[in-house]
Amino acid sequence: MDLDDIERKWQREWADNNVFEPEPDQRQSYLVSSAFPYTNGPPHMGHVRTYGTADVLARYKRMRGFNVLFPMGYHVTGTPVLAQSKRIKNKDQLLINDLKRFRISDEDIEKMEDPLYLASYFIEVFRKAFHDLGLSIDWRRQLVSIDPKFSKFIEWQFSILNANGLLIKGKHPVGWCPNENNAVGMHDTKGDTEPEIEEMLGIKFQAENRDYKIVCATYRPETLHGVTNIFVKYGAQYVICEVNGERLCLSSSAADKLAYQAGVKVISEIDSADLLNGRYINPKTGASIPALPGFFVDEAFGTGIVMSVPAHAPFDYTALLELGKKGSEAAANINPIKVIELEGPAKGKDIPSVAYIDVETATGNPNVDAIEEATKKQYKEELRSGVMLVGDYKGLKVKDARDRMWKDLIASKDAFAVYVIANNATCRCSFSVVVKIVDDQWFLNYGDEKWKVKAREALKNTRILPEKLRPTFEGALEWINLRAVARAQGLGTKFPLDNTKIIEPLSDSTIYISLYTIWHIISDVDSEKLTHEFFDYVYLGKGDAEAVSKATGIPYETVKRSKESFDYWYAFTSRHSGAELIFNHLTMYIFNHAIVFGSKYWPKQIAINGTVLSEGEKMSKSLGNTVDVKEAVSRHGADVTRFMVVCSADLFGDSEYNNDAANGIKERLEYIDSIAGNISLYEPSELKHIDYWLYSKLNGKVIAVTDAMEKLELRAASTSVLYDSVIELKRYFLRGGNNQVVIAEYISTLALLLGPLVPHFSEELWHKMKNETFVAKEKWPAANESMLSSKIETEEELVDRMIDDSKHVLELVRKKGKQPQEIKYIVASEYKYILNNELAKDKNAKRVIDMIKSGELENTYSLKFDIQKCIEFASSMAKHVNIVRTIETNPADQYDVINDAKGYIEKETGCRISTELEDVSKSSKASSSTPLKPGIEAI
RNA sequence: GCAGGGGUGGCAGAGUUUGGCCAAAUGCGACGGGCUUAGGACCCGUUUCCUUUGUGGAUGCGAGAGUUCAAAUCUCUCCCCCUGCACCA
Repeated sequence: MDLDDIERKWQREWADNNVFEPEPDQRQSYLVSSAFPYTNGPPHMGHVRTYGTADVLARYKRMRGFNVLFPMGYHVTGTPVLAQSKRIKNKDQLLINDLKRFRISDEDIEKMEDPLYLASYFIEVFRKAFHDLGLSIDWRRQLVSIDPKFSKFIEWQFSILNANGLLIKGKHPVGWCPNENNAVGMHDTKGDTEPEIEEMLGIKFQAENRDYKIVCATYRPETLHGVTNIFVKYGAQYVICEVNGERLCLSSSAADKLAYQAGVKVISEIDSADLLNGRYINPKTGASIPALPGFFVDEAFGTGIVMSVPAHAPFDYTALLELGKKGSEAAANINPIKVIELEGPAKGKDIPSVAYIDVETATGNPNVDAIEEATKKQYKEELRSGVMLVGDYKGLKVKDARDRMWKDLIASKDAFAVYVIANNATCRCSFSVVVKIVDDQWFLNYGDEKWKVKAREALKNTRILPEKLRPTFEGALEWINLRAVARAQGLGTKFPLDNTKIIEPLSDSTIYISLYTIWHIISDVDSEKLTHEFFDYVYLGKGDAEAVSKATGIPYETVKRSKESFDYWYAFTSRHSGAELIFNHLTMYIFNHAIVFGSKYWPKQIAINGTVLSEGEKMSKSLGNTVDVKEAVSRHGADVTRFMVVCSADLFGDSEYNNDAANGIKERLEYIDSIAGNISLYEPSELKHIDYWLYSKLNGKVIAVTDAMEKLELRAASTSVLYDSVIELKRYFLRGGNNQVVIAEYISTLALLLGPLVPHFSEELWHKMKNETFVAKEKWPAANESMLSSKIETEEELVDRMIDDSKHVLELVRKKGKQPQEIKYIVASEYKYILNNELAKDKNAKRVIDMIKSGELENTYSLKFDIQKCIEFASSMAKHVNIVRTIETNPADQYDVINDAKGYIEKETGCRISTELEDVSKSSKASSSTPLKPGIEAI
């Protein structure tokens, strides 16, 4: 079986027969789409996961009789493509080596200095990969997000957003490079780290007898009552500067950074020694406190000045101990002020921070890591369990007190917000990222209540797969507020209200899916003709086709067909992506649909898939365990790769890419294929027990797989359809199954069930079974419920259990030196079955024993019972009454089943076997027989 | 911190909605055996402990407590892990 040949063959057949190029018809439409990929590099396994999942659904729904459209587009707007080209231009060796690893020629790499070339190069790589994976895409509708027609559409969308008053202007903190003077996102930093912006509070302390205030940056204003002193960095440069008409003191480097957040004018320099000589007034308590040198103070972080709360901050306490040891009288005189009572080890302690640090070793040569650890622990516990002991918010929880204090201090102008980069993000140009307040930023106002109401409504009517993610969606919907929508740089559509800006690239891709419905229809239309009137008509039904045609110059037929196509395809959509898009794209997808379209065209279904691991590890460049899609397909084939990545985990679970898994899949496909190839070795014959068993299994499988596919529980589906099938087929043959009709039906049905999962293989298998249609267009199999039999399946389990038990018995007998040649099975008497089923009814042994004694049992079943034996048996079963279940079979059937499986049992045990009924047996094991567990005597 | 999702055997991962064939599917791994010149593949067995002419017992599903005849499954408390927290695609 050459998987490569098979795959190429069927891809050709599908294309030649336009199998995946649907047009509106009488059937129910079903539009499956995945968030289009960002093409600044080649595809990876995560792409296979998302697009493969969408393809499985598309193929399944097609077989269920829906008219399915699966389109594809590419996203290239924004800065990543530009950043990538720039890095190539700068001969960034790291990136160039990466590209070379993908066998991209030097010539092409050089051409990639042009961002458009880079984008189109990878678009082609993606297209080829998706084709080779056999995705059932309608390639006529392929679109790119920088197409002029795409831009016309986005302009139209923004005109609607603007008309609804959702575009507003305001201030906003962003990561900023002071060297390059532009906003810095993740792909602009070394190591691709997202600059983490945190808000601190800068609290002003008036310097006694001076004309300035010092500014302490803190995360914990609620501890202000516990401040005992100020810490500055000894030897660092400080400055006095004018900020909003006020003279403030902070470190020189902090002043540089703050200049990006407020007007800062440096007046004079001041030495740290000067600061240490002063005293300062706590704005809340009015206390006069000294300044001391703190070993841990970083003059470049925050304001370079720290307020000291030794009772609640391990660093502060350690620093005081340290100074005291060195003979600082001022430090030795300071008494920590406890302002919070908390649970945990510090409960009841006068100085809570002592509970978190090792006082003996903390001083001398302070272990910064250990203090860091202690700080985290104490902060956490105080936040969780702390209660304020003093101040305005006495009795309040720390969290609430903090929030209020924060607001109070800002309101009374005793403090202001200081933004810091918490994770030391560094621009690729090697300058540290700072926080800049942009004050003419355009936002899309997702906080608008009217809009949120619509979005909630839309979400409520959307099916989320898996359903357990709904709370996450609900959270995201409430949380999303202002979103900066225009950027200074990047590819994309110009922002209509400010032509110097570009629409931010997540905002230009929220409702573009609707474009797929008309893209091939408007392919010849000049983008300039795509006016608001056109989109108003096609998407909103405003006006009429004739007028629109006249106004725009677009042919009447094109206008009309566009509208019909949209109406048809957009009535049902299923959207697919990874979980990382829930908080941005998918939420915006819901919001934008809710405001732009009528509710008929709102989202219907959103499916979220998990990620792909390699040997249990996340795939990442730094680990060097990423897998190139092209390479995976050439090594394992498209079907195996898809199956492994898409179907070996449930929708939201992580799937695993590795060679063992691939081989396991391939072997099973080959096994199924070999059965199909040998079908002529079998002949039709009368149906036997094992034939009925296989039918029962097959029909049960159809039900189970259908159920799983409806919920996109692909692991469950694939386990049943591939792994279990192989086990069932092997058992069937082992048990002497050889009926050509049964085998053929089983394999043919399997071919159909495998259609969505391993499409190429299933076509091949289907045709091997003498079918001439495409599985891709075939009808999904329906279960024949009359062929389901739990009785027959139970009986087969019985046979296996008998064999297991027999082997065990044989082993024990052989240990005793005997060499048994024969096994005698004794089928339990009918009264045991009856008692079992009586007990199964209500698990009440007493009732059953009463029935026996009273004779009610005999009456009910019109049988003569041996009362003594019945009571014995019922009592023995009473011990396990909780696991007793109803048995559908009876002694006569069991007798037949054992005889039917005679050859199989003899082969497995290596012994001759015989069967007799307990009632006539003289065997010593006769009485130990129970229903489903015949007595076994090895002779 | 806030929000969401989780913690099951050597590993991965079912089972939890609807408590009871659950010592717990399935796959992988490991060990022993068969087959083979050998390896691979394949087949059989073992893989918590004890017991044994079998179908028995103990312990057990993050920790602890509770409800119940019966708990991986229900309730409460705690611990731990993962993801997101924004202008970045």
